[in-house]
Amino acid sequence: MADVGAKSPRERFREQVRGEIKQHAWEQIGTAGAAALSLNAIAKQVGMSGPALYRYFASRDELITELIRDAYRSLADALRAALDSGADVAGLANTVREWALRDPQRYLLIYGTPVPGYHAPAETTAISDEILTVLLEAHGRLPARPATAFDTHLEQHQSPEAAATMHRALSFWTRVHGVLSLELAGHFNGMGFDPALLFADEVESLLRP
Amino acid sequence: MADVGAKSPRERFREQVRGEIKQHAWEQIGTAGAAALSLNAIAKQVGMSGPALYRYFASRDELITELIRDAYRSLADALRAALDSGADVAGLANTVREWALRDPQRYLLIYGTPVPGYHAPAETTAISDEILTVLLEAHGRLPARPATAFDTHLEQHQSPEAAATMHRALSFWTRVHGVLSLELAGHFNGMGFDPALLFADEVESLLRP
DNA sequence: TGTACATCAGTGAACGCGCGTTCACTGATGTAC
DNA sequence: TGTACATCAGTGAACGCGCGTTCACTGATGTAC
Repeated sequence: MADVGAKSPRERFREQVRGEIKQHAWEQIGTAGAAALSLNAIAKQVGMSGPALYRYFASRDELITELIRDAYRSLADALRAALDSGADVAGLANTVREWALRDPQRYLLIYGTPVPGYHAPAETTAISDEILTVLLEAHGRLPARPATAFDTHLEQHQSPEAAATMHRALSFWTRVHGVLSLELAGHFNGMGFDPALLFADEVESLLRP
Repeated sequence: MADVGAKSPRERFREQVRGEIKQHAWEQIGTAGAAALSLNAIAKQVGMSGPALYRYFASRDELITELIRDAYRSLADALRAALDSGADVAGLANTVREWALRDPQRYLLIYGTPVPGYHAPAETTAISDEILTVLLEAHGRLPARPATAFDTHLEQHQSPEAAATMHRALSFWTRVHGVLSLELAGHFNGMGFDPALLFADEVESLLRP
């Protein structure tokens, strides 16, 4: 029974090399963006020749898909961990911000401009749902806000309480992303203020009724 | 004096062809994104061979730069026109939204994920300032809000009134962009609500104290 | 108005490049008896 | 423990492709006298 789930040396080796490939892929994305990701360049960095990569990933698309999935997974885990250790809405917002600033291109890979024609596999939308679930849990604890037309709209598919919580979670998502994406894209450069303080105020606005 | 500023037939022709090239460039961006923009493909659509394009644009970079500048110009003009015909903050928000939905890739070209290493020329930042000016004019008319830490931060470089107006304008920008960019990127797909109503509520939130 | 010349749009061939991917093959690592 | 075989990582050559860009050249359009 010790063998169940145990990895053979070969399997361990495979996973380690896969990890190295991904790591260099991230470095390349950080430098030149996801669109410029080149398998040959990655192979060279890892120290092997181009075709060898195909032992580890079936195609360029599969590699990118896996990077996207890893990024979603990482963010979902960070948010879940924050919530489980008692973080409130503001805490979750800071978690997102720190996660995004730690590796801007990773954030932009999943929330930035999508490649037209690329459709995310079901797996990533499942993780996306996980993230939304965390947000809903955090926002369900907040007091009620006055209902709006949008709340009424949402109530077509869920209870008034769930609709109110969903509305708060969506506001959280859009306001957090609004500041972060403009900040990461450099649109605040040269404007002479600290984006962290703007972010903090936007988060604070979420807590008001 | 009738000649001052008059265009020769050749100049008219040049400008028309330049316009055609740009138009097909936009179509291609709309289909495959700006990263995939190909001079040869555009030339084929316009009906001439690749190298002929170099009579009209010095390089691929110059073409893209001009597209970006045109996009900024168009948005700045739309906002200025809206303000001059009496639009308030909500009116400006709707102007941005309609402008973005009319051509999503054009919006994403200027506010989406930037190409790493590409630096916008001074001309586009000047138009960007124009846009900010319109926003400041609209928000200067709103009543004062309670000051926050961010306001105090902004007051290091401007008067309390200007800082308050700037804060409102920045909230406008980030909240509008937050909803729009997630909507355009398709992150609301399958969630069963109308983004227009969420947008309207976010705009409404800007008017509260 | 007619001719001589300059301007300039557009062409086709070519260059060098890097890309993703396939293929036949070598050599090392692991497995079975 | 030793041998025979299967597995699999990695290589180098090659394919076809499309890219941006340069260049020498043709032919039409405009300008000057």
